[in-house]
Amino acid sequence: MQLKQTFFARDTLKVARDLLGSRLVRLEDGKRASGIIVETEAYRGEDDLGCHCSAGRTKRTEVMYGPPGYSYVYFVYGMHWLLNFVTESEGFPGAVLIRAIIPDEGQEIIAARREGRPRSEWTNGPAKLCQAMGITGQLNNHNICHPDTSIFVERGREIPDKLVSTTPRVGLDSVPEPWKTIPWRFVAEI
DNA sequence: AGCACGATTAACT
DNA sequence: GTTAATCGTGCTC
Repeated sequence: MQLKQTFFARDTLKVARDLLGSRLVRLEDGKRASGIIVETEAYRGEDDLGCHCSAGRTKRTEVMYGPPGYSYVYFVYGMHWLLNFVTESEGFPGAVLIRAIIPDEGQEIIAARREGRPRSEWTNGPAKLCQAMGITGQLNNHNICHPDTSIFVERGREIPDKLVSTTPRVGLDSVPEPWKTIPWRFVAEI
């Protein structure tokens, strides 16, 4: 069943933790591709210097200040798209970056988009999974709790705490402490 | 109007 | 381990 807005309208860290084990679903041309989320990162508040919202409200970050349960898809390094889901209450910025999934339904669609790469590298990175699932800026600022959305999350398996580890977030080398090493990355060992 | 940089990846050495 | 690819964004001039 499709996760509701109330799921996302919580503390970003809890949402990031609870998204582990749930299913990211993409509908395209009536076909379904999906994967189980196994790695996430939390970005929360203007104080968080690793979060884009540390720049305050801008055209780009506006979606993170909006209602929870929306997609935030942005472009980096001139070639890659990254997928986030907006959290917290409207007015307070936060989002969870989806960093890795395990492909499940529609693997032939994913394989076609990741042609030539080994199966283990289809969706084991935030830009890789976006490529595999056909996620681009077109999907930015979509209400993923709406019944007709083409991208959403379904409740999946519960992951016990003993299978979840936390680490610093990736790629924040030039961000000052404590944000650089605060353990807001969540990984499920499945 | 211009510029430095980035929540990455793949293909190198 | 190193590096190029490539461009939107936000900041400075």
